[in-house]
Amino acid sequence: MRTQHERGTRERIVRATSRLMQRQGYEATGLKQISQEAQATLGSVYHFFPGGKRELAVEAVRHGAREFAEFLRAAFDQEDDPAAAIGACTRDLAKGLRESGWLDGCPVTTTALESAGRVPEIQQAAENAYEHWRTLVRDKLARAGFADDVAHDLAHSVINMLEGAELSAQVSQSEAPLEIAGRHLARLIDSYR
Amino acid sequence: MRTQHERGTRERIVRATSRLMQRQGYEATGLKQISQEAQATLGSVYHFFPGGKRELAVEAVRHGAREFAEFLRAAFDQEDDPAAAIGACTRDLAKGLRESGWLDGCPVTTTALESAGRVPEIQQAAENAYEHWRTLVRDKLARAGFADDVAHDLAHSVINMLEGAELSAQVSQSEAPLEIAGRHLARLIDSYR
DNA sequence: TCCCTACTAAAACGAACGCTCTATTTAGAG
DNA sequence: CTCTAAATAGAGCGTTCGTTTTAGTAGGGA
Repeated sequence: MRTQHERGTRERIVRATSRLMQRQGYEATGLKQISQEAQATLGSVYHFFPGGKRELAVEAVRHGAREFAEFLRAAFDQEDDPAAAIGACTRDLAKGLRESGWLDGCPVTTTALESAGRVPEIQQAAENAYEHWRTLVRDKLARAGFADDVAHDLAHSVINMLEGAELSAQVSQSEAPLEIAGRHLARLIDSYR
Repeated sequence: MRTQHERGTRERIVRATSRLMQRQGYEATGLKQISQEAQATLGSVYHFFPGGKRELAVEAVRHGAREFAEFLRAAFDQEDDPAAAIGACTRDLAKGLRESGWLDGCPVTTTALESAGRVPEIQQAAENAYEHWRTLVRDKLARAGFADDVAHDLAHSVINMLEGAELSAQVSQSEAPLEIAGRHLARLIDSYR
């Protein structure tokens, strides 16, 4: 079963890379560690990703981007009001962060920061991720009746505040930054009604 | 001149480490690169920092923390109104980021994220940095008459939004996230008057 | 049956890593 | 001047890195 093998092994490698780089970053994550975690061999890794570590990192960032996009979608579906939906986001982010022992932050940020200005392909993948997330927030706001330019700017600040608050929460091992961010973002959004 | 030598070389090593880790992160920065950049030898590095790379990274994070604290102080001194001062911050941050070719982001964040959950000393130094910056913002707000709890929460979100916006600006090589953050933070602060 | 492609397996490459070690130089104290 | 400790210098340690290479296995189509 060729296809199943490919899908299975390839997918396991990407997931393992994404999770490891989420926790350790790009440089600290080795190919050997990835192959062990994914239960694959080094040969398989280079078979599926001839471009080596860089190609793998790009794929991992894309995977993380999809993952977080699905998280946003899920949070947006459970609340009709945008401000309430953002509040659900911060709550769920804090929960996930705490339950992982403050290890699983944003699956993209660490790798993105390390690679900014040094590995263009990774930086590009990260930029696409942020852009996509902003679009999701923007659409949510637009559907709630906010003007286009207002929704555009709010989407920027929502994503940026979520990023900053999650980073801060992770470093200080506290849910407070995310909880405060939820309240302030709701207040900011409401101020445009 | 023992003392001058010590101060000079030691300081050069810390500054070089801080700058390199700001751009490349902890793992990607080697001791050899540091010693070259600092115009010091490996022997000198281990003479001043027997704890090796970790001790050096802690010192570099502390240095970056002081650097950004001075930046905040300077911005706060040039504007009396807190909201206007934050606006000056985002403007100056965007300027510095652009002029460095989008390379010099926050001098602490990259190293902090890489080390979170893996190198406790570095994580602790980063947490102290954020805490200190928040205190500066909080004091600025308190001096302008904001209630203690309001100032406390706003300080969190100001720092977190600045972090998130600078990260986003760096990755997308655009000043827009910081410009928007400045406007939204001013609006948020004003909403508490 | 044979073949060809997809995939796995493992050994080994040179380079770079953090760090240790032994000398050597420098400069102020007695 | 002599002594001592600080500071510099750099070769080299063992290890790990990303990558390459070579060999082998599995399985569907002819």
